[in-house]
Amino acid sequence: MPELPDVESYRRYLESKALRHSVQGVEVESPGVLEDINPQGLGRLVKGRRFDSAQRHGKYLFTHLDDGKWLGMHFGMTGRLQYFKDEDTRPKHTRCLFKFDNGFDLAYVMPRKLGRIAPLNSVEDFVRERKLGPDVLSLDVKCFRALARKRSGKVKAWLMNQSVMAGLGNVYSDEVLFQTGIHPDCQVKSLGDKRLGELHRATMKVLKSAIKAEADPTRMPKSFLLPHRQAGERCPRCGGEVQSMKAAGRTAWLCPRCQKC
DNA sequence: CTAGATGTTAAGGT
DNA sequence: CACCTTAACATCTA
Repeated sequence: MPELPDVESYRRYLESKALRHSVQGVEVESPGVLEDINPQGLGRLVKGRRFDSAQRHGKYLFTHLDDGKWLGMHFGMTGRLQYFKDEDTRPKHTRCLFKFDNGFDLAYVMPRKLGRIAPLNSVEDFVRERKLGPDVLSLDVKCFRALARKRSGKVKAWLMNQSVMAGLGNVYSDEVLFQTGIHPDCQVKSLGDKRLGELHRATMKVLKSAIKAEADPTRMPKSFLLPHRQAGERCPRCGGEVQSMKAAGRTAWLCPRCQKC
């Protein structure tokens, strides 16, 4: 589920596994995932180079190459990274593979081909060009309220809009709304400073807990709605049945008893 | 077999 | 202009 907590987990995974070793080669199994570069170009970009750090902005991961360039990765709906040694354990749906000089490989794995890998020279420029808002974790309550006053519309769509703030998707926007008892269709305009403060606080808390759990639903706090986003499941707060609805083109899950406008 | 799934973008409607 | 919904992308699973 590559929203902010998932991508932050991938960033830490990459930092712990794949830094310091130089890249010997690249295999591109699905050229369609490459943007602004072809397989040959990607080879030229990374061969002989090392990844020496990794940054995240919203749902994007950026790895820094030791000659100053960057590789940006987005994970679509199903992407992840896997570091492995034995060729027999090469993951299914590996779309791109980085081969290191220590014999290990880093696979960019993505069943549905909705993510992209792109070269870039500057993270700041990339964020500006893609019109990404500030990373959600960087927002203090003042900024959060200021963003809310700039737009109208429904709160779930607002939270998921990457050009407002970057990082929340369908799952975690549901979670922060559940934690604050706010209905997804609630108008942003109708939220006062107090509600916005609560929403900001819950957002930080949810994201930090999820990162701590390495975005694994089975390790989330018991109070989370996240593992109960399916028909027949019960609200962890009131025990009532959870409900789904369409919001911003996605399926939102909520507890109709706990969440009101 | 069919419908829907964590994302993004474009296109069309109101 | 601002907002809303839908479709498309490819593949797996309920």
